[in-house]
Amino acid sequence: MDTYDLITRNAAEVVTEEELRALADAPDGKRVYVGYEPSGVLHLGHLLTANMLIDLQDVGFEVVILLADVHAYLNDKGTFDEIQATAEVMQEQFLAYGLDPERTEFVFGSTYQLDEDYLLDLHEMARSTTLNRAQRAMAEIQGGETAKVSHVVYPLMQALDIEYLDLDLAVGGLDQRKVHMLAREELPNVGYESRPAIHTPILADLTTGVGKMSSSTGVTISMEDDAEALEEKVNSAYCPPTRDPDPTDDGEERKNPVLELFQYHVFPRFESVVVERPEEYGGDLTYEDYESLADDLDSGELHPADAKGTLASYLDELIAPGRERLQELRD
RNA sequence: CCGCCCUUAGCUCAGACUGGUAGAGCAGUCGACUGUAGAUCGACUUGUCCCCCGUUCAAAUCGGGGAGGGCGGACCA
Repeated sequence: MDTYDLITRNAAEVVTEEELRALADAPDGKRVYVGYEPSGVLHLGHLLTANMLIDLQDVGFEVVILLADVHAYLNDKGTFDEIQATAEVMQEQFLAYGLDPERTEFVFGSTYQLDEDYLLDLHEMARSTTLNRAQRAMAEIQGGETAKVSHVVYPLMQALDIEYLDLDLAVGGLDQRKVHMLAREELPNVGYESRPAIHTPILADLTTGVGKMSSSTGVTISMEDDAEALEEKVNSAYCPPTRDPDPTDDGEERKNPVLELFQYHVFPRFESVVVERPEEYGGDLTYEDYESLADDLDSGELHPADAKGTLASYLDELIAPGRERLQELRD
C-alpha cells in the first residue's frame, strides 16, 4: 500500500487531497496532530483517531497530541487541576495503546495558549470571525448546551493551535469538520497559512446502527472494559447479516456497527483475523482484510454471532494494555 | 436594572385554573422467537414533582421567599 492510501484508508474525508498528497510524497518530519479534551478513560472514538496517528507515525510523520486542558476548561469540564490530572492519565493510555513514546510529543495547551502573542492573535481572529460562524463550528462539540462566550472562543483557539504547534496536518473526527474549515478560512486572515485536514468517520451507535456512538448516551466501549464487558456490549450490538442494513421506518440511515468496528478498529491493527468456529458451523475462518470478512457476512458464510465473538476478543486484545495501565495508575 | 416564561421518570413533556402525595410517549430491564442483535409479541421497572417557609385534615397543585435556566426591554423613537 502506498503512503497516501495507507494514511487515508480509514478517512471519511480529506481536505484537500492535493495538499495531503504533497505531504505524503515527503512525510519525514512533517507534523500532524489531534487535540483531545482530557478524559479519564479513552473510548473507541479516541482510539479511532489514534489508529490514524499510528499509521502516520509509521510513514514518518511526527505526531503531536494536544492535551487540550484550556479547551476543556472553556468547555466546563472541571477545575484546572482536575483537568490536568486527567490529562496525565490520558497520555498514559495513548502510550499503552501503541503510540511510540519516542516519537510522540504530548503538549498541554496551557503551556502556550496563555502567552501574550497567542492571546493577541486570538483576539485578532475574534475580530475577523462572525459569531454565527464560530457558533456553528462549535455546535457539534457543544451539544445541546446553551452557547456561552467560551464556546465561540474554543474553535478559534483550535485554529490557532494549528499554527502555534507548527503543524502540517490536522486530524480529527468528522465532528471537527466545521472547526477545521473555520481554521482554513480564518488563519490566512490573521497572517498564517491554512493546513490540510483528515477526518475519521463517526461510528454508528452500537445498539441501533443509527446516528453516532456517543459516550453520553447508549453503549460505549472504553479502555476500562474487561473481556466480559466487551463480550456483553458487542453481543448486544445491532448486527443484521448484511453490509448495508435497511433504513429505519423513519428513514434514518443505518450502519452495521459490528462491521464498522472490524473495519476501523480491528483490521488496521492486526495482520489477519481468525474467526474460531465450531466444526458444526464450518470450522475456523481466516481473513486478511476487511472486505472479505464483510463479504462473508453479507453472503451468510459468516454468521453474526461468530463475528461478534471474534470482534470482542480482538477488541479485548487492543484494549488490554491500556486497561492494565489504567489499573496501575489507580493503585 | 425592569418584565415575562420555564424547572415533574434517563429524555421530551402532560397534570396545576377547580388541593386528595403522579401520568404518557420514548428509553431501559426481563422473558418468547430467531445460532447474534434488531423487528415482533408478553411482562416489568423508574421519581427528594428545583429548594425553603406558610395556608390546609391534606400541597406537584394555593400564598410568600429563594435558586437555576430561557427570552425580551432599555438608547436610536
